[in-house]
Amino acid sequence: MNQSKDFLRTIVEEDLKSGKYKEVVTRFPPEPNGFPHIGHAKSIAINFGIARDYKGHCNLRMDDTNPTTEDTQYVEALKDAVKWLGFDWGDDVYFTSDYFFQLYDYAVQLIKMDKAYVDSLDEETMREYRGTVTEAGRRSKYAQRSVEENLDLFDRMKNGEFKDGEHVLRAKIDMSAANMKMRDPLLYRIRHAHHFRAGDEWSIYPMYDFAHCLSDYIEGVTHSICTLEFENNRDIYNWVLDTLELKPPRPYQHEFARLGINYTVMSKRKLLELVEDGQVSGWDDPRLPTIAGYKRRGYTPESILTFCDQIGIAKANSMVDVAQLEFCIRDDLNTKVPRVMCVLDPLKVTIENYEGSEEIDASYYPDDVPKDGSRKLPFSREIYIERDDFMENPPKGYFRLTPEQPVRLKHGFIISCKEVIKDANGNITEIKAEYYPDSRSGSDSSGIKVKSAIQWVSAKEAKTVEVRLYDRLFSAEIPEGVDDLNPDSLKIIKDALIEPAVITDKPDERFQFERQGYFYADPVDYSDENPVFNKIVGLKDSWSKKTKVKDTPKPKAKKVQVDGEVVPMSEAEQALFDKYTAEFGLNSEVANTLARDEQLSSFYEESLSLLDSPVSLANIVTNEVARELKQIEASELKFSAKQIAQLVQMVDDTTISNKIAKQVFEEMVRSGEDPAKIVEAKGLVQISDPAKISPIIDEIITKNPDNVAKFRAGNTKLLSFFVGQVLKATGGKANPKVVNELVAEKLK
RNA sequence: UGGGGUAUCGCCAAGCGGUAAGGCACUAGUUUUUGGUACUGGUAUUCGGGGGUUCGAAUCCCUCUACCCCAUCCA
Repeated sequence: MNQSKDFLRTIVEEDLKSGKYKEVVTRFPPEPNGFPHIGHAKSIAINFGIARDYKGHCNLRMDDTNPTTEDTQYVEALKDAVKWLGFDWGDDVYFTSDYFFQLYDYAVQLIKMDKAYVDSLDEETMREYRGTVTEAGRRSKYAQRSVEENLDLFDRMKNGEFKDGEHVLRAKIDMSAANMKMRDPLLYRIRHAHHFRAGDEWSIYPMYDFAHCLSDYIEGVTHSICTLEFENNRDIYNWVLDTLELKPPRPYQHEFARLGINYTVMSKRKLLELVEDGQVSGWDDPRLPTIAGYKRRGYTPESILTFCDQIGIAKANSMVDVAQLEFCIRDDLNTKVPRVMCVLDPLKVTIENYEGSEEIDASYYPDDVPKDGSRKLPFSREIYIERDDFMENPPKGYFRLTPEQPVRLKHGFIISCKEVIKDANGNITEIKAEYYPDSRSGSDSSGIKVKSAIQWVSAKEAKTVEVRLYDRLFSAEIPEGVDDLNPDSLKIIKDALIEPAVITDKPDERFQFERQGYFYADPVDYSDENPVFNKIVGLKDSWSKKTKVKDTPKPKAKKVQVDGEVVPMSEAEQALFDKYTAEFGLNSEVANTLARDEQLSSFYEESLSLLDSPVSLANIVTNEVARELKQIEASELKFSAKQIAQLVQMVDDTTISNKIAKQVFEEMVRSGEDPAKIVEAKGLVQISDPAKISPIIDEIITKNPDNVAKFRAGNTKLLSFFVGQVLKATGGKANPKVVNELVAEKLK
């Protein structure tokens, strides 16, 4: 389990601690226009997971504001997915369509505040007016309509008096906003369409940006968690909620990176294409990354949840390796599922020195799985083994049956090959073998050593089953289109042979077919007459890995860094730069930063007029003050140039160290207090007396014998570990230079 | 091109000025009647590049680069 919290949980915890919210409420808000996939599972795991971890609540809400794409079959699929993953949304599923009246009232309110208007531009003109990313847009002339006119028009839009596209309701924000989304976004559009829940009652429908934030607010959501592509929409989210001056508390939006997995596609559009083109058998095709697909294939909800937990939550776009998912399902099934024997590609073996038949008692689980249960394995003269498990001319390191090498029949006897029978084409059709009667599993006294034990079935009793072998849907790591489909993603074996107990006793739905992989009785096509098994995932296979030609490890080319051009300085900036370097002796980097920033340079010069310490002042101004100036204007700063001069003065006369100066500076940023007062109040005066520092170092050294040894063994970077410990012990007050010297001395 | 994001091992991902966590993958070995599992070890002298500040920088400052998102009456 991850010990470290993800950034969302960190935010939630802070908000709870600060009292911003009493209880955390999240929501999972899909649009019911497609089947949920594993990306949704991540979102479900996050939203429901956070609610569970902080004893809050998570709503399931269908974001059904677009009547033309949505359907009730999808809401069922969504509900199934959440339920299957083991989460509980409480009594009701929420629908944005349930809020249509409230939403309408909020829109009216916005119109009354003159913050929204009915626009009647046609679509194309509206796009033109929106401008481009580099050019500001301009506002429609309809933005000047009076409140009364807007109210009347909006009412008539609602009443269905206009055709689709004739008018829209827009927020009145800023047509020249740098954020394109803020250029008077659409709030409502006319759509004479049947809504799967609201029926034909509405002829206007709210847009996502208007409906989503308000739905969150209506439901009392505190943390509205969505994916990265909505970052630009956050401004509207806040604008709507703020403009309406809603009673607090209100929700805030936070974004995380959506899930990508290699060798598959995750977008609804591409998934829909595959389904509609018949490339797959349906939304629940076991090769699809849909929840329904994983469920049908035999994945457990636990494995999906573990996967979501393992991949973490962050803001970097990423592509997770399927191997991670495959590990999760193997790991889960390993401890849960009975082992049985199934032969996929049968090769007949006749044991010539065996007569009659018997039943072998065999445990379903290996010793390292603490579960009980066993079945009877029929054994007789004629058996089948896997064709792969015999080789006439084996490569080096082959552990299975060969003309020279005996092998154990798992749970049974050791056999060796006496004769290889071939057909006219030279294909092996049968093996004549001999068994060793004293090699019975569990009571072997034969003394024969074998290198492996293979699966087998008795010819007479074995049942024929259909096995569907699934492989990755695409052969390209990042698929571009149908050309990248893997032609071998589905292989159907109609006549695999399985031991009878699997069919007659049905000990489970999921099995490990010994040495092959995990399989699942297909929930749709399985019947007693025609048993069908889906391959969930193969076992790790280090033998085939060895035999396969290794992928040539690409020599990793060091990325070539292209250097961009730096904008040249203006004449005035250049003059300033020259003055700083020549007169004040600043290094060019610091002088450069200062000279190019008007606010910084004037702050610097003001402080310089109070204290003649050009270098120290320049350093603190370029590094520390600059950080603050990134957020706010110089006039809003709580501290003054004079106080900075005082601070630098204290560093210069060694009253405090640079480290403490940073600490004091932070306090100045917060309170605007004089540095001298802060130093006094917190007792931050530097300790430089070796006699005072020495005993502290001694203590640290005795406490960390391991690291002392490592240091003496040559791990010199541990010096800074010890320095850090000493500084920590003194609350940062020890003079680091002195500490460094002393520590180095003592550790010698 | 304006704005908003992101960059730490092959793939995810912690880290918030003081010893570069963890998982997957890879790899070597031990155990094994599954070439599985389990266990033990090995895998980043370095955090996109370059500078600067500091006793000390993945973390602070400057700068460059690459990638993602935004100009649907989709969500």
